[in-house]
This record gives sequence, C-alpha cells and structure tokens, in this order.
Amino acid sequence: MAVDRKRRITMDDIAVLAKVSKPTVSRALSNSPLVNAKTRQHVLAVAREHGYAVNRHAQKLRHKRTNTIGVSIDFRSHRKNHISDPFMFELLGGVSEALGDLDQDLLLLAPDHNDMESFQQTLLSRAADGFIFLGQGHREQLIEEFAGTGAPMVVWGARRRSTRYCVVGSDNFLGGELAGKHLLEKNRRNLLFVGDTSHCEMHWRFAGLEAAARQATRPVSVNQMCLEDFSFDCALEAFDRFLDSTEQPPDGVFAHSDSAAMACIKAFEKRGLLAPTDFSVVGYNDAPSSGFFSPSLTTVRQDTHAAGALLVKKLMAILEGKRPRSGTIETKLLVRET
Amino acid sequence: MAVDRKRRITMDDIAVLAKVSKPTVSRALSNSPLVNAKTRQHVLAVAREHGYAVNRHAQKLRHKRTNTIGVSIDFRSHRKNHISDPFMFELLGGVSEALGDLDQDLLLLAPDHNDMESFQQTLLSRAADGFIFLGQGHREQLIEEFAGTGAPMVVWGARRRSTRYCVVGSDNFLGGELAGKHLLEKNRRNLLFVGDTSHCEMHWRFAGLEAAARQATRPVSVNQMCLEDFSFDCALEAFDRFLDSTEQPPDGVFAHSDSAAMACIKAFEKRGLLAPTDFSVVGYNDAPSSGFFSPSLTTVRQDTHAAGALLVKKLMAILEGKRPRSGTIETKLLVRET
DNA sequence: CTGAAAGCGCTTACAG
DNA sequence: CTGAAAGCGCTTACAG
Repeated sequence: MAVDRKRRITMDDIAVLAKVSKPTVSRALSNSPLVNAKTRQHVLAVAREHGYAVNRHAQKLRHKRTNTIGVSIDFRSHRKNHISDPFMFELLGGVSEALGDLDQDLLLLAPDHNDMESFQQTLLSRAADGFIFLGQGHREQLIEEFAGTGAPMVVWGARRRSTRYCVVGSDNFLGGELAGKHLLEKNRRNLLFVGDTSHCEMHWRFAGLEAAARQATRPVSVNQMCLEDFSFDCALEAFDRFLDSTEQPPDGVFAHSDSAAMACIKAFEKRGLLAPTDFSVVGYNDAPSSGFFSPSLTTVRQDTHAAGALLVKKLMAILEGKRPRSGTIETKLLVRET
Repeated sequence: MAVDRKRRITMDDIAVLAKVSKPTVSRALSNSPLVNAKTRQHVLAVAREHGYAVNRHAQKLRHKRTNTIGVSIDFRSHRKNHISDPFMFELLGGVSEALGDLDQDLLLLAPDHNDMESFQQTLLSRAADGFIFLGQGHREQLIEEFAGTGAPMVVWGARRRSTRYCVVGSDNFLGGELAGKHLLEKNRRNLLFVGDTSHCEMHWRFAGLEAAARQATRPVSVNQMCLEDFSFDCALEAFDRFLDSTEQPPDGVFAHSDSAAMACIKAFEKRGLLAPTDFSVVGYNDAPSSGFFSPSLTTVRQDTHAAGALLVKKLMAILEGKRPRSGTIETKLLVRET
C-alpha cells in the first residue's frame, strides 16, 4: 500500500492506489471503452494526483507501431549555402504541427544521419515507423535506393518519370505557368529561366514557363540558364556573366528562388536596367525578404501548412498499408513590384 | 534453430544463430569490454547478416536515461510573424548536429506542445531526459515556472537577474558594444536603438550600445525606440512614425534584427536619406538577405554551430547532476556598406 | 569472459 | 466491465 516515493512511480502503484487492477489502469489511461466511466475518472484522478504518466518506451515496446516519424532535413547543404529563405524551416513547422495533431512523435534525424545504413537502422531498431524527407537535394539517388527497400516514406520535392516513391511537392508546373503568364502580361517576349533544370522541381517550373509561352499570341523566346548551387552569390556571378555574354538580354526572368531573383535584379541594376521598367522578374518561395527587397519581388508562394499536412497524411496512409499517389500543393502568384 | 522469417527478428534469434547466449549478444552489440574480441566480431557479423538492430524501446525501458532530448521551438510566433531570418533554423541545425555526435535522439516538440503539463508529461513518460528551448519568446514565464520544477533544461536566450535556469545565448552586450563602436567610428553622435528592451536579449544589446557611447571622446546621445513585434512591417511603420515625430533624426541606428535594420533604411530612403552617407545602421543575426540588401547591411553575427554545441554540452552536464553556469557565444561584427 | 534468471513497465489475449 | 497471467525485447546483477 505504501508507495515508495524514491522509486519512479509505475502503473502498479496507481493500480494499488486506485484499488483496481493494472489492466484497468492501462485501459482507463488509454481511453479504452472497456472501462466504466466512473472507474476511469477515478483512475485518472489518482494518476493525476500522483503525477503519473505512462512510460512511453514500455508502451512502444508492446505496440506494433511506435508512433514516431523520422524527419530528415539536408541541414548540411543548407548551412553550406547559407540558404536565403527559411522555407524548409516553415515546412518543418507544418510537418511538426500535423504530426502533433495525430499524436506522432517527431524524431529529427541528425545531419550525419544520411546514409542507407543509418536509415535502415532507424527502422529496424523501431526508432521510427517511417520517414519524411524534406527536400531531395543531392540525395535523390540515396532516397530512391532507400525507397527500393520498401521503407515507408514520403518525400518533399518533385517526381521524375522513374520515381517510385510517394512525393509531395508544390505544383511546380503551375508555378512556372503562373510566372510565365505574369511575364507575358507585362509584355515580355524574351524569357529566361534561371536555375538548374536537372533538379526535378526546377524541371517542372521550367516546363510550366514553356507551356505558358506556347500559349502566347505573339512570338516569345524561352531560354534557360543553369546555376551551380542555391546561393545568392553564385546566382549573381552567373547571371552577371550571362548578361556580359548575351547580345539580347532577357526582359522577363523566372528564377528558381527569390534570392536568385534578387541576384538577377542586382546584375541588371549594374547595367542601369531597372524593374519593372526594363524587365520583369518572378521568384519562388515568397521568402520574407522578397517582400521588403527593392523593388519588392513578385514570387510564387507555397502553403507550408498544407504541405506539412499532406506529407503526413500520405505517410499515414502508407503505414496503413495503402499506396497513396503522389500529391501536389497549390501554388499562388504573389504579384508585387517586379 | 529455424528462425521464423515472418516474425520480427530479436536478440534471441541472433543468440541462437551465433551460438552464444543472449547476454553475450547484448554485450557484443553495446561494445562491452566484457566480451571476447572474436566473439564480438562473430556476433556483429551474424547480426549484420540478418539485418538485426536492437529494439530501441526495449533498450530504453531498461536504461535509466532515454538518451532523447526534447527540443522546443516557438514555431507559432515565428510563423505568425513570418520571420525574416532563418536564425532559429540554423540554431536547430547546430543542436541537431551536437546531439547526433553524442548519440542522443532529438524529439522535436510540436507547436501546441507548449504548456507546463505537456512538458511535464514528456518528462514523466520518459519521452525525453531533458529539454532545449530555442528562444524564450513570449514564453519566458512558462519556462521559468517549468525550470522551477527542477526539470533538466537549457534555454537559448539571455539572462535576467531573476533567471534561475541555465541560459546560453550570444554575447548580446558585446554585440551592442561592437555595434556602438562601429557607429562611433563612423562619427555618428545621435544613436538610436530600435527594439523592445523589455526582451532580455534586447536589453543587453542596448546596454552594450550605451556602454560604447559612454566611452566616446565626444558627446553622444543614445535613445531607444520600442517595437511591438519582430516583423519587418511593424518596424517600418514604427520607425516611419518615429522619423515623422522627431526633430533630430538619429544618424546611427542599431536595430534588434536585420529585418528591422532594413526597415529603418527604407524609412530613411523615403526622406531622401541614404546610408552610409547620411546615417549608419547595424543589424543583428547576419540573415542571408542582409548580405544582398542594398546597401548591404553591417550586422552582428552569431555562431550557430558553436551555439548548438554549447547548449547540448550544458544540458548534458545538468543530466549528469552538475549545475553548469549560463554561457555565452562569441559575437562578431560584420562590417558591410552601412 | 560467458550464461541462467530476473525484471524494466507496460498491453493483450483470456477467462469470468 | 474487471482481473490474473503471459510476454513485448531487452540489460543487469549474480554465479561461474
């Protein structure tokens, strides 16, 4: 009867204190319908009074599911590039919220947890039921390979033809199309996509831009300029060189990110060309700074809240044995000064 | 002997397959010195061959420590304010890396996991051994109260006189001092701090600015202007009003963040005043956009890598029963155009 | 250095 | 609706 205060309090203690059996305590605490309402109330009161909480690990040991999701962010490449927009951070917030709503724990995988073996260990050791990869980045092949093992997972990014896993991403094609239409409305006819189209998401953004151009009522050219990485500096340098080398500078630029868009504006400015007079620019992500850049940037916005929710929904379906299709999040054009 | 392939493979299976006892498998897998090198090799080989990994929850059930750290970010207030710099994200990266190095799991707490009871449940249910709070934000009182319960925790932010918990933060005073010295070197004499000094970190930044001013060899005034929140828009509006209302505009501004600094520059520009000709500005955090803003922003940089490492180090000390003192991370002035 | 036994704190059939 | 028993998959004394 006397509960040793030194010892960590267990379900047995609560059972004794509440004068019921341990299974009854377990049922009361897990809201089982198999327990009388009054009994439940009483048990909950006793548990509360004594500051008791069910040991998570004992619980997870007994259950098939661990109700934990491993989330992998490619921190490294972000830090290296000193990324200019907190998009991934917002996305993580969306995922965190969606998982919280379903009472799933979020295990954030460390930066060096980035090889097949680590992921498989995590699954085998039951540290997580499944994975959410935030961004394909340079890991596309690794992700593909891991997916091939049948691991439950969803990925934020875009699909290739060969992609076998479930992908959730913004509607990059629509984003590109919206950007294209905007540039056409501004009477631009010499369009340029700035970004690496070998990257899946960029591929579709460019395709959308081309599609918009095809629907133009007047002749429009669409070109593409590759970027080595995601940094502002790289974009500035590359676009500067590009302007040096071209005879006819573009008058409508669609950049793969807001920081690249800003870099393009800077390079134009060096030559005395100003937006929106001499050219138009559209960025991507609606980074906060795009709002207070001069000129303020027209950009494509993605809903990170919805994105997180959809990622989680798809993964839950997979964990229930279903095979959900890849999904897409609405993109919107935010028209500002450029 | 025949291991049922349907069933999840356990340590018992490995013991049978490796022809040793279960404790020996356990020891081999946990690198215990109590096991013969050859035996260990053999066990590891068998485990590897059969894709076996120790069940984390069974393991954590037996151990006193769970080797999991709960990390709490105030996502909500960040999302609401659509924060302009990914500082918290970088800090999270630093923490993630440091925890990974020590083989600690990182449990990312959901946005609505933000009250005393949730935190206590997490501790009681042994879901985490301790907590890292990334940013005091508007939760200072909650954090103080939770710390009062003796929960193992460290907080990123700044100390007040009354603060009882372990705080790790950038050297805000030094940051303010560096900003002040920079402004004085630029021959500014009418200094203004833009930010809410009731916020702990801002308090020290302002104090540093004042200290620098006191050491000036000529008369210098130091004033302070409060901001309602962390958004660019709020800063722009407030500073705009401030310039309207003042007879003598400041010629040296130290803003609590880079986005606020940019807002000040914009408000000055509206009046035809340009940096660095007519005034100087220093921001805080070295947000990526501060580098490609026009004019590029002089700012105070904090090392998020070191910050994450120190946060983790302090928490580990607490978990070992020590009472580490609060600590501080070096701040550096990055002189750019303003 | 190795193994048989007990036990970490739960949940789940099973029986009533 | 409730309880006695077994067992989830490990690790840790204990004995050798």
